[in-house]
Amino acid sequence: MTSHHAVPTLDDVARTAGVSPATVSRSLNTPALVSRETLQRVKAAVADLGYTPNFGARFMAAKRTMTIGAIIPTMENAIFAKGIQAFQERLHSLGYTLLISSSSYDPEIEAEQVRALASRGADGILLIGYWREEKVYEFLKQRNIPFLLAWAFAANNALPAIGFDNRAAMYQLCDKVLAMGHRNIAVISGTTEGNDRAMNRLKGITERLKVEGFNLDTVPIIETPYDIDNGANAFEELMRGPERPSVVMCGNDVLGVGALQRAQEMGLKVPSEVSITGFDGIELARVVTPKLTTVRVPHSEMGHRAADELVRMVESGEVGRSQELASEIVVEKSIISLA
Amino acid sequence: MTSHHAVPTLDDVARTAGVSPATVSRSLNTPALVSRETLQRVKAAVADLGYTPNFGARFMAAKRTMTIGAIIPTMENAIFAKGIQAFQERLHSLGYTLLISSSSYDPEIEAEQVRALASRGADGILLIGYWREEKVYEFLKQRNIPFLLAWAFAANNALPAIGFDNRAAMYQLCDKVLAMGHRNIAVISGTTEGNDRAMNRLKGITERLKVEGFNLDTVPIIETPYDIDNGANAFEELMRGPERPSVVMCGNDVLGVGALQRAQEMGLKVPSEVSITGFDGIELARVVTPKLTTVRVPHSEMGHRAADELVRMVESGEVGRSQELASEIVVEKSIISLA
DNA sequence: TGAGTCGATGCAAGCGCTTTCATTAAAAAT
DNA sequence: ATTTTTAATGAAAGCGCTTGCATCGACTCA
Repeated sequence: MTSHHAVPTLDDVARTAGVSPATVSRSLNTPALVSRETLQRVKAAVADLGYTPNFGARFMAAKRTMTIGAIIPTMENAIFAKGIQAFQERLHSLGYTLLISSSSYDPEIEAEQVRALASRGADGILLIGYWREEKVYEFLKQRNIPFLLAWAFAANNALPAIGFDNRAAMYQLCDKVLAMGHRNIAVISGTTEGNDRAMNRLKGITERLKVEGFNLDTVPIIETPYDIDNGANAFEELMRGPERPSVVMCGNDVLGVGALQRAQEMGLKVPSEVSITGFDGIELARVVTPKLTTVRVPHSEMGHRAADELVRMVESGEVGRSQELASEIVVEKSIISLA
Repeated sequence: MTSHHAVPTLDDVARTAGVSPATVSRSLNTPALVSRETLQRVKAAVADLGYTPNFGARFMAAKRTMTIGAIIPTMENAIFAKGIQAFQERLHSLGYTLLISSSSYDPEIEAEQVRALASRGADGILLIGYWREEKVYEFLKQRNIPFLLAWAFAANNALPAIGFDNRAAMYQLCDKVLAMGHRNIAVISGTTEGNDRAMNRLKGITERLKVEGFNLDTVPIIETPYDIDNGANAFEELMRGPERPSVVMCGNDVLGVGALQRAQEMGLKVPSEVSITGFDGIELARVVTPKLTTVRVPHSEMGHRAADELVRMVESGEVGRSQELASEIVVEKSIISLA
């Protein structure tokens, strides 16, 4: 039915340019080895036919695809958006194409996506955080595919990672909260199972509280997936509990904004009646009223550095070097000092 | 240096299972054609070796990759997040892998990404909106790659699209604004160049105003890229203008939230001193105070339907069928009735 | 002027898979 | 008991590319 113009191949280009396929390949990949004049003719033929290389074939023959893969837990909220956008832009300027897929926070799906990207010849892969089944790491190593972790950094872990110390950052925020006189603290954490970032953030709080002499059993902690409505519901549950907290510390800004919203719906003044904190420093935290006290993470910086490092790994074959980025506590009107 | 376990191939599987490569291929792709017993042995060998098919090779031999590509203008704000997430989930349940890339609203980059996805064997491609250079459509058609447009729908355009009528939706919103007694209207539009959605939204407003007898030359309109800060700046500029508007209609929620924020910074009460409207109905619009009056778009529904339709096109080879989805005007506290 | 270089190109093997066609053994039909 | 059908498998070609090796003029150098 459809007029099926066959897809032009490298051989077609060779034929119309009057050279051998090898020369066409060289014109495309190592133009320095081809004479000026020949190059012209090949280019003309390429443009003429609308030729695009077949990456399947290229991958088979050369093992390189100029493609980097990234797997992020979700696209649904903006947590990763800014960083990934920066990652993509840098990659593009380095001549690589970024292919993204999302795992919906499901380790099985993530493992599947890793295989999918490997099967499709990704030269390198970006993953979020440390935790995943060992088999995934084994697979990557066996396949010799360079990978880099982001959005986390742990000094005691040898895997190459570019990110920040979630535990330490939250520890500091908690420090701040305590310094402001809060002693009645409740926590809304992201789901910690299979999520080392969420776990370390929670740990940052509990460790700090333990140092302060808190009995952790009495600290209300609710775990729930990152989602505005979940944050709202958890907040309400906490506020209906036996002892009303003076501050609710949330595992990220999405939960924090949810809490804030429900507070307003419940007629609770923030921060005079209850303080709320978040984590990540995404736009969401800036546009609500009052603005959310949070930990600002250098998303763009992280994306750029991750791109640079991953490409370096791919091109040099060297092992990845970890980099720790600083995060910054941003105190806004969503918290009040009781001191 | 690295112990370079060679990547297992289909031939390796065949050897350890004691069958021919052809049989392994059939076991993987058309298991019905293989005997029960053989299937077992092949499966065991696959698991044993940790075999993953090489999609490059598969693509060359079979022309199918079970991969769908999507190119979105940006990941940086959440406009496309929900829809794409839904698209991805549906695709996954249909057995396809989604590869996403983003064009930063640059037609050149988008064209490049289309080629990149085609080169990598995408079975089908999802694009946002109608407008792009003709050569892109020609390329897609020449290559015989099914494509579907989303986030827009125009009855008079034959290209397969699943989305909503941006012009009509904004026309209605404007209708509502007029019905509430506003006559001093200013507009903050997204960049219309190369963006038919932005253009049609703007057109929805101007057409409605023209019907009302407005002199369009006197209506203040600022065009700016979708970004909170741009929305804020544009708002300030409008409010400092000769005639202060009673309502500022924004091209999307991101701009609207920026406007809202700057209003608060300027000490202007919303809505009593100035009303603000958005478009899209993303979370951002719900979490600000007051909530943003906006046009709610069925993001998830759109993602699901787009996935279903694109897969149908890929598998049946049939031409795509367009679907128009309804959008809904959501009136919130960011607008006041002057009537 | 003949040997040695060098730049530009072509030849051909091979990357890992699918699929047509042929083959064989077993089951069904006569 | 013989022929026909059917089910299961294998052999081998070919998908579009890269790259090591060979070739071949045209130079350079003595």
